[in-house]
Amino acid sequence: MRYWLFKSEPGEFSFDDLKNSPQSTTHWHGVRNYQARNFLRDEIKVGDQVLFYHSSSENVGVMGVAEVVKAGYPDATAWEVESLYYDPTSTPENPRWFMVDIRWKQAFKRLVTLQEIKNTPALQNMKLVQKGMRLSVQPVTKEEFEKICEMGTRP
DNA sequence: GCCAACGTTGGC
DNA sequence: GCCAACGTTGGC
Repeated sequence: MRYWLFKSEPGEFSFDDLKNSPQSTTHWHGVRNYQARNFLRDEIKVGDQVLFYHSSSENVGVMGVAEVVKAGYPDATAWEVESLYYDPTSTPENPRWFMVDIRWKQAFKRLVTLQEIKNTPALQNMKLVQKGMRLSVQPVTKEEFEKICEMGTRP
């Protein structure tokens, strides 16, 4: 089992939006970055655990945990002309972009803030806090995952 | 809203 | 293949 961090702007799609979705599950569509695409297509598997991160908002940090319930498959929004994520270079025969399905699993008792992560020695190597790192889908280690869960579930 | 740091595009 | 211009991300 592997561990990941997914970023979302809560104004677009929040952790609560995930919880309130049908079956608390959603297609993680719209990722248009090749590095992230490769993770979605090749490496993220059913059962993998996901830290759900809110970016670009007043409260930046990890909200809780989701679980992968379907591994990589083509992102159909790429060939929907009316979609925000339309990309004419992706076709059903030769899809360029991929997505996975994730299901809401557990809300932390409190937000684990970006600032707090930056201030935690054990989390200094997280991709999230590396200078210039903007990947919206990124791997985290088991140790990092467990540390953040511990921080989020303790008062 | 600002802006630094990236990633992508496209002319050459 | 280089690189300038442009668009995007995301913290602040």
